[in-house]
Amino acid sequence: MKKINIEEVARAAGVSTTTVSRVINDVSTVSEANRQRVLDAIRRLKYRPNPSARRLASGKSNTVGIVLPRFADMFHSFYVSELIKGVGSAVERLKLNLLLHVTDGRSFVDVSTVDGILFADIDGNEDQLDFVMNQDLPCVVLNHFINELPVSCISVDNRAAAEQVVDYLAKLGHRDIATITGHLRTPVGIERLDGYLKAMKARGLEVKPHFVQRGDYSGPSAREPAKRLLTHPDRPTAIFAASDEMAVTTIETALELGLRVPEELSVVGFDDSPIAAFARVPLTTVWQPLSQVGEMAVDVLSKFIAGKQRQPVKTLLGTKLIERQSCRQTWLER
Amino acid sequence: MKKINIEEVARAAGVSTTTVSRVINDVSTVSEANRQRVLDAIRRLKYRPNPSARRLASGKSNTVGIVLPRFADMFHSFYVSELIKGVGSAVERLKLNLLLHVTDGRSFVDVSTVDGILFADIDGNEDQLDFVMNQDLPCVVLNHFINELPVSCISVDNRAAAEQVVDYLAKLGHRDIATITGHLRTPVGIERLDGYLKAMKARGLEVKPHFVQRGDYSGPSAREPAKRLLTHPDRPTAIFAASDEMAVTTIETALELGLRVPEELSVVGFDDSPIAAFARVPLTTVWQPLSQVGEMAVDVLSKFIAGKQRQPVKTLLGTKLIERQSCRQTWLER
DNA sequence: CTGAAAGCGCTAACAA
DNA sequence: TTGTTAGCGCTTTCAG
Repeated sequence: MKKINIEEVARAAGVSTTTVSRVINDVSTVSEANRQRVLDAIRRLKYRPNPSARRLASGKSNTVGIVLPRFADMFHSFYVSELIKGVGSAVERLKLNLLLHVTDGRSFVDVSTVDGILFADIDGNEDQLDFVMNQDLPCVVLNHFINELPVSCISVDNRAAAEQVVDYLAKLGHRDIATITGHLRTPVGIERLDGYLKAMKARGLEVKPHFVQRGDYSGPSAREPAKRLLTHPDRPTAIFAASDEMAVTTIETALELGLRVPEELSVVGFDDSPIAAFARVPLTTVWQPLSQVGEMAVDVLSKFIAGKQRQPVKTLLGTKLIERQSCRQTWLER
Repeated sequence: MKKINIEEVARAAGVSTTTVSRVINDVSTVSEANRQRVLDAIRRLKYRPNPSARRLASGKSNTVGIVLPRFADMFHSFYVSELIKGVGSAVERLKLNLLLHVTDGRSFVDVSTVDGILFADIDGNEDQLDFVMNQDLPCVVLNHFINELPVSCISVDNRAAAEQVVDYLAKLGHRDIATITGHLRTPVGIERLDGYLKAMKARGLEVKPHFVQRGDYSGPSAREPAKRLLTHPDRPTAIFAASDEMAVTTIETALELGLRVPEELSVVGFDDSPIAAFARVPLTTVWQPLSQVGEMAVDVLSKFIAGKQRQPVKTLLGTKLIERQSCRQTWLER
């Protein structure tokens, strides 16, 4: 049982290896007759082109890499699997290989094995981005909108989402809407705060000084902010937390302080992570099209790789407010 | 700026390409002097061996593939990210590449690009396993213990975990312990049921006919079973659900029926998924070393690839019972 | 310990 | 439309 390579196939089909190569690569200039002969030989011999040889000869790997930060928290776990779902299916559809590189920012992707790279958020991986951009290897960064760099970005429209939240709350009659922000070192955190601020202003709602409290997305980080907000003499009637975990903590804090949710306090989260639906008070929150982000990222990347696209694209995807049971018409409404 | 390949390095170092290749591959038969010269040249020229060429020439890819089923439910999302965490770090440590293939069972991994394959559960991917085993490509399957096939398996010890749960409940004084099983088409579901049955017997506790109710892991699937159990004249005082989602549903059902949890009903889940800690009644459940499973799988696989291991290994990893607030000493205890 | 040379399997000018 | 023929960059006998 000798191993079959392109040459064997060529022999069996009575054509040259070039012709075989052509049919493998769907090059149009092959007569239908030869085409069938080759296809036939391939089937009979169960021939599978050797990927390494193709790569070496063509210089393309047909592989895209994705670098994932190795975070430990729940949201990222959710984020990662959603993203992978999208990326995975796009990659399958486009018949690309997916090289996964999970890192703490210290190890680098093997740039030479991929045609392009996806950064699933670059927090902690700025150096790699730099490196990749210098090699001018096609790349797109997800969930981290960078205006300053000529790099493609695909994210969720955090600003609009936050505005939506405020609008929603305002429609329920709330005027005293506070927020507990995410890490303000991250674009996402800043954007959500911005959106909040902007919408408050647009609606003519006053952002009292204590209305903006800082958290870092994690549940515990919201404890003190929530307490400050809820024990303040000028207590808000609604709180927009920049993550579900913080929202849940906020609800717990409220409950502990004897406040009923949603009767006396409305809370909105962000992410629609698994806990949202299972929380003590099912959480009204913002759903993000994470898997679409992944899918679209691959599509864009493949266009870059194919050379069909040169200008960086900056795309923002819309979110959806998922109403559950943590919000209610304010009792203050007249 | 011409591109630098092994030849350039050889020239710069004043040796043959063979020698360069030797130092790259850590072959011992190189004089220290030459070794240094080569290393030096490599550094100066910033030389990076071309992976495709190495693969083609050597026949090894230094890449392991992992095939993930494309499930949509929450547990799998959690499962996937935990696994990836472990696999990712092992792969990084061993300087391997990781090729990800997420599939619904219809598309196949590109076998020729990898030295070995990991199956993250084979449910729905039995054909691929067959195929891979026929190629005798090294592989190990995770979370799906197969005794019948000579293939390496690494899983969590579901049986022992279930026994532990029953023991725990029994120690709290419960005698009427029921279970809501997972899908009994899956090994995991069967094993958890087995463990339950075995432990009940060992403790001399009667498994009344209605004590075994079938679910399929999903939350909704536990609704009816829970209702049947809780409205039965001979109601159990404790329920062991084969998944956290079913456990949460069970608790909800109990609450709706006016039963207090844990005062009147103890519930134990399985998985320690994100919802466990956030559930209305924080859930006592079984934690599984998912990321260790991933890490160990890569280690084993790499031993197979290196030829240091021939016999399939079958490993079971221990779990841990996480006590939260869904269980209590039974009031029936005398 | 070292190097010459023959591939590894495929692609891509270039010619025909 | 087809085939000839160089490589792609590296590993690996095999001789020295």
